Amino acid sequence: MTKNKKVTSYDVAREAGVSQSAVSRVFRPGLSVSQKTRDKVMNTANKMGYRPNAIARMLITKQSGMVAVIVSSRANVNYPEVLSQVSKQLAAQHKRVLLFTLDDPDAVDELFEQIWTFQVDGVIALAAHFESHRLAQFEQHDIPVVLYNRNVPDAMANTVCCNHELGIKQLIIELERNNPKKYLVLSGPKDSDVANERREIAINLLKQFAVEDVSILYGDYSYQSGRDCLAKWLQDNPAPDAIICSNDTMAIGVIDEARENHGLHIPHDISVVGFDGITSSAWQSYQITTIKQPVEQLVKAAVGMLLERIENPDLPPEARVLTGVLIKGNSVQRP
Amino acid sequence: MTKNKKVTSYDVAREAGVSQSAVSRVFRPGLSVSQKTRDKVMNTANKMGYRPNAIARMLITKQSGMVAVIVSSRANVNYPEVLSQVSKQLAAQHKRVLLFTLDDPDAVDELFEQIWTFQVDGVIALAAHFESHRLAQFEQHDIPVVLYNRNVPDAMANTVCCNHELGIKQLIIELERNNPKKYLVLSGPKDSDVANERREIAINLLKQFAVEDVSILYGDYSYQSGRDCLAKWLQDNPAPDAIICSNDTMAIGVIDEARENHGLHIPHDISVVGFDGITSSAWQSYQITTIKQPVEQLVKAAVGMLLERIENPDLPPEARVLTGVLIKGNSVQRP
DNA sequence: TTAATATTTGCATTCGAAGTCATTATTACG
DNA sequence: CGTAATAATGACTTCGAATGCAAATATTAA
Repeated sequence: MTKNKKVTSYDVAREAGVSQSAVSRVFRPGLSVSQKTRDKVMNTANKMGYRPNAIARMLITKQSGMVAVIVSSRANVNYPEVLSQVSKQLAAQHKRVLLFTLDDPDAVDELFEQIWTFQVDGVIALAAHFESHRLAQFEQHDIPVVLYNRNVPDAMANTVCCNHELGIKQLIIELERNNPKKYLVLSGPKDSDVANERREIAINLLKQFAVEDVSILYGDYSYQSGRDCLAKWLQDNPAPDAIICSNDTMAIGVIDEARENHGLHIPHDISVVGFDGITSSAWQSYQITTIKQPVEQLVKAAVGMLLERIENPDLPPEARVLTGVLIKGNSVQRP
Repeated sequence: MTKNKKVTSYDVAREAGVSQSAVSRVFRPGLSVSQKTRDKVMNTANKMGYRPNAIARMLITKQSGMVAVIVSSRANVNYPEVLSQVSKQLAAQHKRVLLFTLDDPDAVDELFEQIWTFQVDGVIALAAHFESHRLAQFEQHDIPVVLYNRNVPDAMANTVCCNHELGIKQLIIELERNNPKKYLVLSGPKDSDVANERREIAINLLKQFAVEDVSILYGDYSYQSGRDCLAKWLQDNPAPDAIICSNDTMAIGVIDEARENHGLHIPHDISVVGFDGITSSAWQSYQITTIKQPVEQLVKAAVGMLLERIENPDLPPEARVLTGVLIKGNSVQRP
């Protein structure tokens, strides 16, 4: 009964007594069709349940209307928000998201194969690290790329990023109001560009502020690593006065560990700052002083740049840096 | 220079001195090609940077190799994990995720249009509510659907779901050990199927346990709504002995509100349970007693069912119910 | 009314890979 | 060594919509 599988433009054309071209034109915006044919076609199309086949359209127009979004699962905690924003904003531009998750570094080759075969119109990479020859590949294939939350100085790709330098400076200023002596910098993993950037910025700024006692620890951005790093540190060392964490999640771990296993009070004994402004950073028990990333604007910038480049592939690479917002929580001691 | 845009199978064929069919066969697994030709083709293909065009392949094979994943942004907090699992597991089966976010209920029509046009092989709906005529549409279009975390009795679609009944029963048993008198059930929003199910189950079970004093409140699954609901309740009512929250996020809100603004101690003054087992439910400050959803297995079931149905569209609808794991935290008072 | 112009329309071709079928090369075996 | 069976190959068609071009029709100008 409902064996009404695929209705093609030819079927509609026959039924409506027009040519296939006519049907095609009706479903393409801005093409010259008389009102009469348009109505006729639209009616029969609706009656027959016809929808243009996007695949066939992609083939002939060489525009897939799809944007590959690459996410590494170790991504930032606010990635669901980012992803949902990306999807929404691309949808508004009639683009759809083809999602790729990248966990295993060995799968990168495979991933890229996929991307070429799918002829995506562009790529947005969230928190994924690519070697520069990868970026060159995109260029060769004429696929515009935007790196989200990345700030690679020599990148030939477009990048969108929150102003880490400024943000961390604001955090340090907050911390310095209380003149801490011993600093701990809890960095993210060494293979994360963002983590490295945040760490180096923190170290440099602390130098500028003439802080002498700075130690570096390496976590993996997770809650547990925040706890573990602090625990290990406190085994052999006195408690620091201030801890700069490369993200909020580790900051939360640090706070829990300090309170639970070492009887330390935040912010009285230790001041802690994070970065990102994730939802839970504002929860009563933590109230972290942090920099909130302007996610919506970042995504808007990323999507905007990508579309511009799809329109005009010869545009030069561009880096947009947006300013985060300092959230004054309750994890830094007031003087 | 690098005007090496599109290399087609014809180009490779010409260069390698074989027919286009030969090239095609080499790139299709399991087809009869001599080793000699295979090598010849592979070499020139690599040399020329040829990758089969997935779009053209989709058109002729009528298999897009894409699965539409529909996510409503008000989804569960563990949705990033779910999404990443879905993507990973589908990738293992050579399927890719075409992501659709659904926020605006008015956009449903538009969304469905898109899905038909893209000829996806199947659909996974995460936490999105569809009226039953929508499900019928999928059936008409012969597109297999799996509803994740849904348990619609009359559904013609396939569903995967955690065993709410059993989970909530375990939670209530935990609570009952201490014989609480006054219960509060903090439900999710009324337009969420899962929320409604969890609430009704809780209410029924409490009846079975002969609990008499049960009040119902409605939040929206968010932290803030947890806080607000409790705050409002405590304005006019004494503190309950136990609170059953429909998800962990609200449980966290409840706990923060109880502690911060009402001087109540958890679990001493109030026992609180949640549901989902999100990461932060295990954080030191909360340690919620909850049911951890077996996300990986749920996704595995969902993906498995979908693929089965893609293979064999005539399979009858099926509902798989998996058992969650009781996490005994520290938010329920021990006797 | 007719010529000149503008708008619609249909024909035929295209996108790039896959599959059908007939043909040819290879192997097996009596 | 000849024949049957099998494997490998290429010519040609197909998927479904878009589009250049020319023909047909409609509109306007004179």
